[in-house]
Amino acid sequence: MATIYEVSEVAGVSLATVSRVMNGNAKVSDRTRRKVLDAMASLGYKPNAIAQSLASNRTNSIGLLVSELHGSYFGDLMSTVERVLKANGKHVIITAGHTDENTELEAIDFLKSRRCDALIVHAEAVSDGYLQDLAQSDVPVAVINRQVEGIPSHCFVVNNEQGGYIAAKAAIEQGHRHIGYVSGPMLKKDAQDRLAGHVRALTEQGISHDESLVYEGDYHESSGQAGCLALLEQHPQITALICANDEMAFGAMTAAREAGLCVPEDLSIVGFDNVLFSRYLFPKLTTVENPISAMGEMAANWILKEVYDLKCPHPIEHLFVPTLVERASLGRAQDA
Amino acid sequence: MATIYEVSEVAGVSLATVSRVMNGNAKVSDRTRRKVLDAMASLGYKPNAIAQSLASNRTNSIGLLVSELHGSYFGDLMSTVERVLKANGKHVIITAGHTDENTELEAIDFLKSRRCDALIVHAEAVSDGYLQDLAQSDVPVAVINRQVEGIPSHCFVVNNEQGGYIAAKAAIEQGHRHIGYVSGPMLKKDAQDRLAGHVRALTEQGISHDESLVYEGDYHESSGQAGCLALLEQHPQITALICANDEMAFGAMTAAREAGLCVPEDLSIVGFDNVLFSRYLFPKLTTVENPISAMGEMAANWILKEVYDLKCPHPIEHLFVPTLVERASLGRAQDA
DNA sequence: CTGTTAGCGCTTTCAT
DNA sequence: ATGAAAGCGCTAACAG
Repeated sequence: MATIYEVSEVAGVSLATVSRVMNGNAKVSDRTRRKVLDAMASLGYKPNAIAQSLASNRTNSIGLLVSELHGSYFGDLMSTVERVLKANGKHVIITAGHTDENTELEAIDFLKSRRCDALIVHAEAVSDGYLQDLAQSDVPVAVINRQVEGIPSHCFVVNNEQGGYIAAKAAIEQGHRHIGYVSGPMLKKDAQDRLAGHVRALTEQGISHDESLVYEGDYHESSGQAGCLALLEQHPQITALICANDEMAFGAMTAAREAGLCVPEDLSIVGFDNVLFSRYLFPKLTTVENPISAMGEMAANWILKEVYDLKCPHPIEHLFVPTLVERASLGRAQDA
Repeated sequence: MATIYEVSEVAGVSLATVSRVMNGNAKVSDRTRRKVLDAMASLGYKPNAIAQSLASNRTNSIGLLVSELHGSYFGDLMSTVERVLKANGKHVIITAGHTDENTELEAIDFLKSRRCDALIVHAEAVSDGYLQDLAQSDVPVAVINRQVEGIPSHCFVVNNEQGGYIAAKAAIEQGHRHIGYVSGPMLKKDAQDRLAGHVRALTEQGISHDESLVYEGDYHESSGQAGCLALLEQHPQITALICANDEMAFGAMTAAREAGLCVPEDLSIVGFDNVLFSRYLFPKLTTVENPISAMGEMAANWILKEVYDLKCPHPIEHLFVPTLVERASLGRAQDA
């Protein structure tokens, strides 16, 4: 690997000059530039990004923390963030937190140790206090999908409560009165919010909320399956089942079918997130659009603006609204 | 950010000693170690990984190139590689090549500029020659899902030809004689191989291969949809449709259903890859298991062994065999 | 077991 | 417009 030193030698100029043509900020005469460029080409020179970072204290890379590296939801987030940032010459370093406090802390430490210029974190297990401190520290941080008190300008969130509300509202408007709910793990804030919105919709429509109609799942397909079965057994009169995410809705749909029920004739099912696959299910899943890509894009733009002073096409928004995606899995209640 | 220098001052020892307790290789007295550890804690010291890398010429990070950051296939690969490597204290830096030659080249350059200790690449667009040179260069490279001539010890591949063969064989054994095929983009080697295996199975069973029964798709759902429709229109007698990946099978299934056909009664459908979602379809998809996780794990182990001299649980394998996953979308031919 | 001393490859004042 | 020189924070011989 050729170094800048060899380039300067071959080109017959100083180190500083080579550095200048690389960075293109200071003035260099055309003739000198040519000599340097030729030397670089002949040596096959590639700058050492590590050394550049150490000297300049800038890495041109942004750390991204997600919970998992697989799954549609995080896939969308990673893809979008990478696209926006790469379009502006920045790089993304991705790490996984696995929804475990220690793993998340270690992942963020890793990102900081690599001296990322900024961080985009989808952290579920660390405390609010930790995120507040992080936001106050020297490295700029964007928080995705979590409203942390005191640092609203760092947070990019969807209104989960409203999402839960519109899903329930849609079911009620189709005449459903006996509605089961498979929630996410209740220690997660978004799971709490979605359920809260669900309950609000029921209450507003004069349907009393029965806690036994709620099954606590874990956002994975298997718990949708289990929840569907459990709820159906305890409350055979249920005509609609709302799941706190699409994955669980997939599981529920499979379970319902295996139990001999037709969707949506015998049982309507509604999801949440609108991941890509929800439209390939049969019947196509009615769900709530969770604008994760939009949030990721906004967070990336915010960083481009805050950290690199790049112009930003649109104003920065922090609050995103969920919308209903009407497809085929929610039908009119039979007994209505 | 405290530096090693401040730590050495507070602890009253030299730089070297601090470095020693950090790396834990050389002998340090317990008393000295305590002093250093205390100093680090009181200063909240975190080593600068950039500086460590520059000085040691080792980054403890492995570059991973995938085509896309979303999708089940790459999600599985990224997840597995990260898990194995993290368990051994290494980090993964992920980049996307988008199946575009320039983007792939840039991504690999980025990884090299970050001085990754090794690379795992799922490159689709760069030339064999480039990969051969890369494998010969100073940075160790594992190539996933691509058999490159001359560097077999770097490649981790599944036998795609055999995969195509067993899918067709399974359909034939169910009595199907009129079999449509939606291929991947034929400029990709794996797409060619899968089709070759398909044709071999037909030929072996005495079914003459009709080129008009093959529709060239692009591995995306929409082309599965289009291919299914086109093939059905031209060859209404088709009783089975084999798709070169699960995504296209999803699209085909949707198209078939919208055309009023029952799967598998009217039309059997077989996929390839066995991505997670294939079991949530209705009917559950019969497909060919593509052991991408196993390949990723093996590549990671190979690097652990080659680059870091870590012990490896199992012997390194380079060739993986596809297997049939029998579910519900392939049924007996009606006319058989 | 501990300290000294060169760098690693590059950026960035400060001169000229 | 160009060069000289001082680091960036850490590791790794080499001494002792």
